[in-house]
Amino acid sequence: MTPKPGSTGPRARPDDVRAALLQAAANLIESGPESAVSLRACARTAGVSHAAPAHYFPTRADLIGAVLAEGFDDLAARMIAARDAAPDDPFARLKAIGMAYIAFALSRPATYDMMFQRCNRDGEQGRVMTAADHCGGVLWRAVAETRRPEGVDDRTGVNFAWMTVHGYVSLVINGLIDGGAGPDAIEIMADRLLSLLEPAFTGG
Amino acid sequence: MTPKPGSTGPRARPDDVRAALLQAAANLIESGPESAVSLRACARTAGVSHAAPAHYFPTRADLIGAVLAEGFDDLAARMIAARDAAPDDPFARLKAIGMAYIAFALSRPATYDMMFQRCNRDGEQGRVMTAADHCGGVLWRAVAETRRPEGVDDRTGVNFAWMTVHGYVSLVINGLIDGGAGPDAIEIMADRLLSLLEPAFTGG
DNA sequence: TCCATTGCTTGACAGTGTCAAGCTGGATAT
DNA sequence: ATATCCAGCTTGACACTGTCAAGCAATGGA
Repeated sequence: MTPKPGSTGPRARPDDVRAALLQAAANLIESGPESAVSLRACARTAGVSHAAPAHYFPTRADLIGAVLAEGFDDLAARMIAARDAAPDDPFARLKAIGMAYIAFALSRPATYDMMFQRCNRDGEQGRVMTAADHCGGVLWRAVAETRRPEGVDDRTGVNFAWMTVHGYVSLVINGLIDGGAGPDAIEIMADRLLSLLEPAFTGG
Repeated sequence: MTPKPGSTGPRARPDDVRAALLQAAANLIESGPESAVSLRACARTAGVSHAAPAHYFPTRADLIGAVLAEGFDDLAARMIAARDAAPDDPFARLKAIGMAYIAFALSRPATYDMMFQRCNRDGEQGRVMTAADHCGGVLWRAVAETRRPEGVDDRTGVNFAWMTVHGYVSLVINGLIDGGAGPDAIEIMADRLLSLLEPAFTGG
């Protein structure tokens, strides 16, 4: 892939190395135990020496943080796409966002798990939190358009919606609840559970 | 604390060493970054050599797993105590369980976070999952006593209740949602959010 | 009194994150 | 065109980690 030291080919562009490191980390996260996601393993996968990552990411937490920030960006993009494709009804759009959120988490479970762990908020905190806030903003706008019962302000609505979908996928990913039997059981259960939210976002 | 090799005092009872290791690990989890919770740090804190833990826990994952299993046991005990102290009304008891659950998570946030991470399900999986199932059982019985709307069976009700409280504390612990200003804001918000569950557990 | 076993120790090994120093080839300056 | 520079990567080293192997020492039973 990337030319090795003895190679006669042109030197890899810096951005290629950086992107290769990010891709390697993202792949390692999803394809093995978290302990296998080491800087050196990423460097080996990317075809560079063990100290090369230090030129792009000051510390291991920064590399992991960059991957998780990209995860939040991906999540936000999927939420926006689902919202725009949904019928023009406030709760329908909110529910579409929730289903897209669940689909993202199930497609990259290990990444999702790490995105919501305090231990991954050490380095590169700013970038991760900014990306996470971006997701929160998409949700916030969708919630703000719904009509809600007395006493359920925007913040309460956002908290209720976010914690519900996050709680569901978090427990599913960790095997603590199951959606029942069948191939699409998880999605079917997700649909039923999101429907239970309806009273909180349509009353008033 | 524990007699060192050169000490003339009696040898520590084996169970004391085991308990000291568990306590050291539990303390380290709550008092620093997760990377600081190393077998050797636990051994140092417990006053034994770096290889002593191996006689009680085959691998690091087993020591961590034992702490997390104890965490689930503690959680179940608090849930049961809250349930038995609540008024004799199905939803009131369920809500009391939820508030106790939230209180536990906020009192041991780092431990709670690790209890719900797939990467901590490698070793000692049996013990952790058994303790987690115990918590699930307490919740299940409380949900089963409630009267719910058409189409909300026991499993759906358990999933909905658990994912709600778990999602809330998980996001709070990670700083992704806030309960508002004030000292008791988190508890007040928790109370409001749990009240939103009422239609799902009192209808019918 | 002797011995075997349990409980812990020391020592070693490969692997990790991070720092320091050195090489190298393309870009820049003269 | 030649000399210089320096970003980008390398090698090497250090302290630390989890885990294994071997050994010592005290305790309980014979």
